[in-house]
Amino acid sequence: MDSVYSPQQIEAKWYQYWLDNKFFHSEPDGREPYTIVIPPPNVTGVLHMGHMLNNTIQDILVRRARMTGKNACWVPGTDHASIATEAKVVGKLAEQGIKKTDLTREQFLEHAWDWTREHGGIILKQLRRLGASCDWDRTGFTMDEQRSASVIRVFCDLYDKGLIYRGVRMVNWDPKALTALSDEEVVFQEHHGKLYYLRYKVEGEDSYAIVATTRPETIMGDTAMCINPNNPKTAWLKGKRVIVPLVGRVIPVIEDDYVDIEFGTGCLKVTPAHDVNDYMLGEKYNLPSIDIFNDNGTLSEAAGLYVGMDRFDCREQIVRDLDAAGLLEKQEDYTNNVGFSERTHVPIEPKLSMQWFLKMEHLAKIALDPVIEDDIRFYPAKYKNTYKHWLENIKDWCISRQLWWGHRIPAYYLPEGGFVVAESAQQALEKAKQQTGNESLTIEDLRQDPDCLDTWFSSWLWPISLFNGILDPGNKEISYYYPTTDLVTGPDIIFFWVARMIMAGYEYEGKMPFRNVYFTGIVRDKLGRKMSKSLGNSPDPIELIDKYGADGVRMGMMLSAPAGNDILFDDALCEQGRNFNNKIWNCFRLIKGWQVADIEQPLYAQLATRWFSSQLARTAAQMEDLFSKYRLSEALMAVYKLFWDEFSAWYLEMIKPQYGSPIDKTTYHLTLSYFDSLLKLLHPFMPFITEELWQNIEPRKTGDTIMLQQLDVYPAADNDLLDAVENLKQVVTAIRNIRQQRNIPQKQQLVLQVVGASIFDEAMSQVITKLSNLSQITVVGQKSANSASFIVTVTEYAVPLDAFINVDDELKKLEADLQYQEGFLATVMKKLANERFVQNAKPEVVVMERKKQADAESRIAALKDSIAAIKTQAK
RNA sequence: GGGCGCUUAGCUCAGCUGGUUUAGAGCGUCUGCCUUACAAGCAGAGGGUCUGCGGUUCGAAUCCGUAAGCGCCCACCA
Repeated sequence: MDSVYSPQQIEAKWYQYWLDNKFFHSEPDGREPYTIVIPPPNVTGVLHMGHMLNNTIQDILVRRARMTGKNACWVPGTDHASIATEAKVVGKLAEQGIKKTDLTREQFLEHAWDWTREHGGIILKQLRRLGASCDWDRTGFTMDEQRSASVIRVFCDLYDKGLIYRGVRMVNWDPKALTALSDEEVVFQEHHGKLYYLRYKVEGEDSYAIVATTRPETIMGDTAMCINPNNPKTAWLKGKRVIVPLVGRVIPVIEDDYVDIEFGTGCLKVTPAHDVNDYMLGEKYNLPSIDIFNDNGTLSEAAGLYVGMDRFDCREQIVRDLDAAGLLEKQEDYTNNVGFSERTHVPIEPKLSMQWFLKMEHLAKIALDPVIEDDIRFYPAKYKNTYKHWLENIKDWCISRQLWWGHRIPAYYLPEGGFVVAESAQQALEKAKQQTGNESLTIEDLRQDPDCLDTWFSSWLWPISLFNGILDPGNKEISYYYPTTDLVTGPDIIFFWVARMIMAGYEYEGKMPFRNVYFTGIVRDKLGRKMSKSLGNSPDPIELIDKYGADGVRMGMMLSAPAGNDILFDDALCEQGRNFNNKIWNCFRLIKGWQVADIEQPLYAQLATRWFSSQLARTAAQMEDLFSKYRLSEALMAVYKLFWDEFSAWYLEMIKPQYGSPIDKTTYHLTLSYFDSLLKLLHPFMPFITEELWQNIEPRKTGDTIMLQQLDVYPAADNDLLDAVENLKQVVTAIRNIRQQRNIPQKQQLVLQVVGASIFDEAMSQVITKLSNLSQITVVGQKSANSASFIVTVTEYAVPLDAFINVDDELKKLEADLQYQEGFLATVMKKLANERFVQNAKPEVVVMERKKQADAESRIAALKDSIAAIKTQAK
């Protein structure tokens, strides 16, 4: 075995082995199920660091669940990502000089499917490099047959329940993707623009009303001016009419206290077609609505002016023209929030249009309580607030998208007007005949709605549709795997996805979709910046795996990822992970390199094995507790320290045979069993190296795997023993420290004197002797002159030094120690001198303080003795 | 403009219902070691008074108030 662990071939080998043996596959059985559905990544996406974190966490949970006797099932899959994918396909076609409008729907979809087949599933392949133990046989896709049929059925069902309606509403329009968006798909960003002050001439007068606006290009859509009836400054405009600059249209001045008296000039231009608030004013006062924009954001015929010009070019031009016409009073810098499309990053245009909506009142109601009452638990819990606030202020969900890539809305329009909603054209025809009484209708007479459904309208069914719970309710799989156990996702999609899955879960299964939600943080670079392509600070996960090994990268991700906290990613973390792999590897080399003899187990090894078994029990219990709280990074740290500090640095040094000597059989086998236990505890975090070494501990049968081993059950830890060894370790450390400070070579054997009585039995003495390279330990009444002394708990120890002693240094150390102890005693005495403390504090607290006092006093006495002794010698 | 969260060693973070020796961990730093498992290592050490202020209490990093800084979410001020 090489002294450096090289993960490359080993990882590929075992992943294939796991696949070949179908270890990831799950079928319902008598065991308790443990289920996770993957947050489906974009089907044509590639793996980024966020996925790495998210999927590492899921794999850790799934592997741990398998090892605790559960029937673990992790279902992978991908999302069709309607807007994103369609945009990519449109872009690719554009490169070939093809416009979407040149193609029929069918032709376009063919291109889209080609694209999906070409790039689809790359990300799932990449997940295998990470070690993800997904049940690949169950891989789903939001647009595969089963999932599509589920979506359509749910649409029809909700329509029949009266929860889906169609209507003209003000929606968020994306002029680049040419579709409506839901409120959640709009991100507000600060925008540094200008506030323009425009002059509206008062009809029949030679005076002007000034309006402040950020969007002068919308004046062609103005159909009123609004003032606050209580504003004295604008009272002179009451009942008058004004003329829209350039346009020349005469519009009324209306009054509404919606207008903020303090803002701008107190006059508001009202453009009902292009502003949500203006729309409401328009409704209230029956104003005409002039839609001056085409779908792509250019000026429409209805604008009358600047027809065909882009909205932002138009803004610049109209400002120039207004200025030239003397109708621009002034302009000033202004910062406001502008809504952008989450996907295409262009400013959203509020637009009146006919869309499909899902009523939220009922669904929000059934989704709120389970989270508030902790039936579904959020980790961290702070997201409960966010969730509550959203549900309590929710608006209807715009579910239609003017796109082709997605699930087509199953609404069919009739020749004579009206429509029917049905799962298939055939069923639609039946309904249409019934509804119209016209038996001669044919399928060709029906025209299906051209729009698609929002991508999230399929994702929200994911935990149900993956087990076919919509099409085949109550089937064996949905009954077994649902509700799923844990959901691991980012807080950024708490509304898009998490909340809506909860709605669908209660609506269609009558039960929660998952019991726990683990919200991960955002992966940032070490300077705290978000990872982005433009900054170039986002490492390629696959390159990282090549460099550090999947186990190393997984550990790097987990070392600093408490639930919900952003992680500041640094290659150095992967390096730490890789180093740990190497440490494990070399421990194994050491143990397997020993010669084993059928000899009696030495006393020191008896102690060491008893002690380590307790140590193992204690850490395993800690880890169980940490896992139950989803504190995975702390669980990892616990086993990291157990392995590195307790097992490698202490235990192995304790039992290590002399060079050239064999180890006794008992200790050897116990050590291998501890190593085996450690590998199991480590396996969920580092699946590859643990499998490799587990397979080499002893000959294994074909089909054996650490993956399916159960965690060991340990007898309760012996706390007295653990404490005693902690004492022992302190003594060893103190002796090593004496060596270090005085430059005493390792090979030089020392004598340890225990002043008074020793608390160490023979076994412990052997261990101390071994670890500190002593020639002997003696119990003395009075320590030797010229010795370095130290105190552990209340026992004083001394190491005679002779030539190595430096009286001044020794004195300095003792005096510093004395000063500390006296300071400490003072704080204790202060408490004890306070009568109210002695009266009010719990008795055990007072007892403890008295113990502190006694201990400190005895240490102070010993220190004073030592100082006095040194001083007399020095004379 | 609301709401929430955070501020503990150089960095990243623990510290649950206030009292287990004048606060812990990992990494980094410093010192000494190429000691036949591992220099991707071994051994040892140093380093914070817990953002400021005020309060409650016998006792506060831990509870309350307040100020400042940072972050997140929500919101139609043109």
